[in-house]
Order: sequence, then structure tokens, then C-alpha cells
Amino acid sequence: MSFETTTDKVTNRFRDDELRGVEKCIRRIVRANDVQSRALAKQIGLTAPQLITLKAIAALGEVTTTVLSAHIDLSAATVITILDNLEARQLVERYRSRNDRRVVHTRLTPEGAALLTRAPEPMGDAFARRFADLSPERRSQLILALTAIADMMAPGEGPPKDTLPH
Amino acid sequence: MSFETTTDKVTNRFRDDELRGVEKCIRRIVRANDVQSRALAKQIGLTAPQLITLKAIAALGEVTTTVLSAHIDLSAATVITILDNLEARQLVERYRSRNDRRVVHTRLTPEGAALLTRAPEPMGDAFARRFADLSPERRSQLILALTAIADMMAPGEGPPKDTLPH
DNA sequence: GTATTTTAGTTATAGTTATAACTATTAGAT
DNA sequence: ATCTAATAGTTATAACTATAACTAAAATAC
Repeated sequence: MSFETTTDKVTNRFRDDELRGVEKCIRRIVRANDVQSRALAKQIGLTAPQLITLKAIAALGEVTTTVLSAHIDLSAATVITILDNLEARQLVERYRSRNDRRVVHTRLTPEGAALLTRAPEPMGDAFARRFADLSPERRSQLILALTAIADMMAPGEGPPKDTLPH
Repeated sequence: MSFETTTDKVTNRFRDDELRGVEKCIRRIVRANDVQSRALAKQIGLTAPQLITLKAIAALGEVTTTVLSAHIDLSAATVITILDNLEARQLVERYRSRNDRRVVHTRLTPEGAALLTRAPEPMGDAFARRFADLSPERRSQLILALTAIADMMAPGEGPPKDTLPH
């Protein structure tokens, strides 16, 4: 039934092992992410996604839910859950646009801005330190590799697109 | 108050941008992972962690919960939730060890084994194809990079340890 | 040999997340 | 002008996950 040569089989097995290796790394990364987020929540009362959202709002200014969602790579529904939470703690404010009453803008409150000044890194200060200690070449190498993996896992949502209006 | 030179500031800003880039990749990866897992659940009725667990049991034979937990990088509590689910569907069986009645072994049922023969890749067949299409050099480059990131994010649980009994 | 500590597993709990279904509003077509 | 389609946001739902507290069993100390 199979017309594979021995070499094919060996090659396939290698590739399979490699795929298992990738899977394992991804699961370690996902879990580390989760654990770090919980540690962050204990430390400052915000989980990683919450902190990332707050930082994104600080960076983007008065921002709509959809734009925010695209920027931080969370579904709109998730962003709303997070914003509900942040608003309840008065770290952000929301209001409907007067031009288009479907859209909702979010902005930082003074409390939110103040919290950001004393917030640690979302991925953890330890990770940030380790990463900063790498050589510039190594850092960009890792970022390129991560980006390539992310692009392969979530195609289409990847880079800024090379087929934009020209 | 600050004794940073202009060059320091520029360097720090670069590093900060890089860190944001890493964060963004990680979030894209985590989300793609989640989305893929849900797609898998629709396709074969098992989420990615469930399928990975099943595959690990197939690979390891009769395996204890703790060993399984370490192998697939999920907390023991999570593994138990998954095993409860798989056992309820009769894909695996569990039984207590006779030697040590604390430990519980898990093994595949024929149904579980049968399901595995027609199961797709946990990370998605599309990803597996894209990855397999890369050059061998590129593949190992990416794996090395992912491993490095995982090690930085979850230190101590990393590689097999170079300080084992010699 | 009994008491303490360690180990394996389990349960309870609380939080994050995405999908799907829904509402409200605006833009577009005829 | 009205009817349809698209867009922004929201809500309901269901699943996964880790931590913490707990039980049971075995190993170790004295």
C-alpha cells in the first residue's frame, strides 16, 4: 500500500519529532504565560491581558473597542469583558461617539495612568531582564522566529500585509 | 534625577519596542492556539489538550498522572479534568497500582487507539504542512528559538537539566 | 512501632477566553 | 424614501486552566 522509501519514512519520523517539539514548546509558552498572568494578578491586581489592555489604551489614546481588539489580539467579546472590569475599578472611562453612536471610545482615567507608572512588565520583570541581557542580534533573531511561528499558526492576521492600498 | 545618556535612552526605547514585539507574538500564538483547539473540538470532539493527552498516553503506555502532567506541561489538576473527560467517553481507562495504592495508571482503550488513527495534528494540519515545507535548517532554527523563549519564560522547568546524577 | 513528613491524586473555586446569537446604528441600493 | 446589508458593540454560554485546600497512602525518623 505504501510506496514510501526507507529514507522517506526516516525523514517523516524526523519531521514528526520536530512537530512534537514545536507542540511542546508552545504548550510550555502558553502555560508560562498563564502562570505569569496569575502572578501579576497577585502582585498588582491586574492579569496580563488587563495590564496589556491598559497599556494599549495609554499608547493609543481614545480608542474604539474594535481597534483595541485588533491591537492586542483578543476577541472583541474578551476586550469588552476586560473593559467592563477596568471601568468598574475606574481605571478607564467609556463613552459613545457623537458622530457614530455605534462606536464606543475608551480612555484612561488618572487612576489608570497612575497605576501604569508603577506597573511591572506584563510578561514579568524576570523575563524582560533575561531578554534585555541577550545580544541585539539574538533578540532580533528570536523575534523573527516568533513572528514566523505566529504567522504560520494564525495566517492572514499576520504582518501589516504587503497588499495594502498602494 | 536620571543619569542616562541620550544613547542609553534610545537603546532602552529600542529594547522596549522589542519587548512589545515579543509580547505581541506571544499573544498571537496563545490566541491561535486557542482558536485551533476549538476548531479541533468541532472536528473530532476533542480539544487540543485532550488530543495531546491521548497521544501522550499512546506514546507512554500505562502512565501515572504525575508523569503525564510533566510530559504534556499541564498542572496535575488539569490533567485529571481531562482524564475524567476521556474516561467518561471510554477513550482511556484508569486503575490504581497494586504496589503503591496512591498512584493511578491510565491506559488507552481500543476506542481511544482507534480514534488516534484518524486524528489530525493537534496544532492543525495546515500548520503541520507549513512547517514541514520549511527547510530542515529553518525548522531547527525555529525550534531552537522557541525553546529559548520557553526557557526564559518558564525557567527551571526547561531542558532535561545538565545537573543530573552523573 | 509510632509519629512526622512526603508524595499522588482529587475537589472546589475562580478567572480567562472564544463563538454564537442578538441589538442598535449606519451605509448602500433601488 | 425605504429596504437591505454591513458594522460596532454586547450578552449568553461553554470550555480550559491553575491555585489552594484536602484526602489517602507510603516513606522516614526517632
